Amino acid sequence: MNKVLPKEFYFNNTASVAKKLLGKILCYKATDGAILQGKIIETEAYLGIKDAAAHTFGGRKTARTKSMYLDGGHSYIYFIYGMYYCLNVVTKTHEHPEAVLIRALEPIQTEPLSLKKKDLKTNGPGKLCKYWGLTKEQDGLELWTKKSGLWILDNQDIKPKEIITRPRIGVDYAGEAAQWPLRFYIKNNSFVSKL
DNA sequence: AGTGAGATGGCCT
DNA sequence: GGCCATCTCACTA
Repeated sequence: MNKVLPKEFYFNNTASVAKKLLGKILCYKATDGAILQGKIIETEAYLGIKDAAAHTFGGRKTARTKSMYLDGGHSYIYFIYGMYYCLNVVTKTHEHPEAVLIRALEPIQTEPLSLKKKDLKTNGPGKLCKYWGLTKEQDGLELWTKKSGLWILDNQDIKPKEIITRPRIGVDYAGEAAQWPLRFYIKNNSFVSKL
């Protein structure tokens, strides 16, 4: 029996949480009542105030980023490029606005056919939100309880040898921080967003 | 395989 | 007004 990850899981340092989330099961009760599940394959850590690639760099606090200033274990979903949403998991306490971007999922086959028909995949942060129908509506939810409708189940731990570490994607503007090794994915998994 | 542009709109200064 | 934690398609070679 997989249990829901407790709130304390998210209070560790953000890069560790990003790695520990690999192999865990993200669950969402969709608006039509279906339960969607996917194994987390790829993540990126965003280190808040000191991280030029993070939305909260320098302590910026705006309407968009308010969820990052909640305690660890909340969702942070933002709208980007005029057409995509991206899902994050907030980490640490409200004094540390850090988060883990969920970049790829491996679908677990419990989806209704209506979703399978759509020619969409979950191997990218924008695509997985579109596939599951995640939007601003699901921003700020409590991931440590099923009652929120969006939660994460404990599952396997991925061995260090099976975790590939790389610089993050799409943050070239961030100077030195663009090189930080904060992207993690499961080795030899076909759902990784890019090599 | 690698590069580049377009879609498209909220966010930030 | 410019930028952006993306994605797809077209083009070059």
